[in-house]
Amino acid sequence: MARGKHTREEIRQLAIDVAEQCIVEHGMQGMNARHIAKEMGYAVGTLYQVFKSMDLLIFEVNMRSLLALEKKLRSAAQDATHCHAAIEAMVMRYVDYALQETNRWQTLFEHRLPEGVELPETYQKHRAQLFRLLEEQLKCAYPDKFDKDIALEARALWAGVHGICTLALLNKLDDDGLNIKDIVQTLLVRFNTVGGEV
Amino acid sequence: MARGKHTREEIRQLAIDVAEQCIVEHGMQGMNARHIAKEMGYAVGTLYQVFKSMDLLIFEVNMRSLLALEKKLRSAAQDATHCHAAIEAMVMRYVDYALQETNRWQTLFEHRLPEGVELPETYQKHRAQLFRLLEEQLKCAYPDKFDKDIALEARALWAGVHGICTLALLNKLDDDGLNIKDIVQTLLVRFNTVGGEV
DNA sequence: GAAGTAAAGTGAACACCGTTCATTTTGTCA
DNA sequence: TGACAAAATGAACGGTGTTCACTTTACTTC
Repeated sequence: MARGKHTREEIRQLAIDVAEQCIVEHGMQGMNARHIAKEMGYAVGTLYQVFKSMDLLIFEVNMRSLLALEKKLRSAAQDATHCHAAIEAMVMRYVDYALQETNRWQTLFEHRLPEGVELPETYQKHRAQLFRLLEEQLKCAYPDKFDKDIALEARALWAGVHGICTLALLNKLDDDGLNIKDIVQTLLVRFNTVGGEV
Repeated sequence: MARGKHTREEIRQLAIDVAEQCIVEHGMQGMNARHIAKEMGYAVGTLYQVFKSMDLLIFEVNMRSLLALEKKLRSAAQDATHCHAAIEAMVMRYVDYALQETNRWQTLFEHRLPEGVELPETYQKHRAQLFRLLEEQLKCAYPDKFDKDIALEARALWAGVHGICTLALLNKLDDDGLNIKDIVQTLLVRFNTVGGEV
């Protein structure tokens, strides 16, 4: 071992911290190796000894975002008194996340690792977990449905909400005078998950 | 006037042709000024006399994609015998477009003009037209609904389908063994637009 | 024809990007 | 102290988009 100011792991975390801040403030584009290195107080070379590429650094930020999102949704579900309310709460919490932490959310869904680089298993596990959270509540709401149908419903609803957020944030909804949350509510009504009766 | 091989407008169209081909074959990333210029048989400088920036060139390709998509959806609606069928046909045509012309479709929705550059009015008009096509059919399917509710329904359904396509193409649906079209059908069922009865 | 002119076309050059790697600095231990 | 290897460096490379002083060309006028 040599040099001592920070351990390898500390430098790694420092890099993720700085990258995260860049992304939150200026989006994925507003982040570059030289700027991050300078902000860390190290040279670019050091950054590259800890991350093979900038893509992998962005990925680590996305990992944090994913875990934070999962936590939010889980707590939304737990606070609800019954499954329909849980579904609505999770959906709304998701919309809030997209609207409030826009840059973080957009990076989470727009960034792609270069071809050939596979996502770590843990990442995929946590992403699948988001669907599972919804599936649990749907299973409770519709106990008679087959698992496969529950899976389909979960994906249709989740992707639907996601699509509304995507288009809304890109101003591609042509929604003069329409409230995003009203559009989401419209979708929720279609899934019979709004209005109260258990 | 001077020089004659091509008029300014011909060069413009030539550039869009080449850019379109690049995008179709390799996606938005697989396109760059030098390559396009070489393929056109001109120098980069000439390209920049016709397009202020590469972003505006991509935009022109997107304009073409948008018009093509609009045409497809319009014909899908016209071929249908009643409004529920029209809605289903349009949605499925949209999914086909996303799945078959993936690079074109992704560029259409992922590309953003730099801040400060506004979308031309004609573009916005055609994009709004996509929603209007769906609204027409929804209006026919649900004649008692208010216009505002129709607008909400159109956006919820459209964005929903869009979200499914987005996540499916990015492999972010965690859909082991699930068919994308089945997920879309699930969404359609929720909107009561599948199954036949008028 | 020749000279003049302005449009059309050029491509080297600039600034910035991710990435690499020969080189230097530094802490540790014999 | 000297030797060694890990840690850290930053100039350099190849790739972007973009610019603009310059050259080439076609047309007009004499």
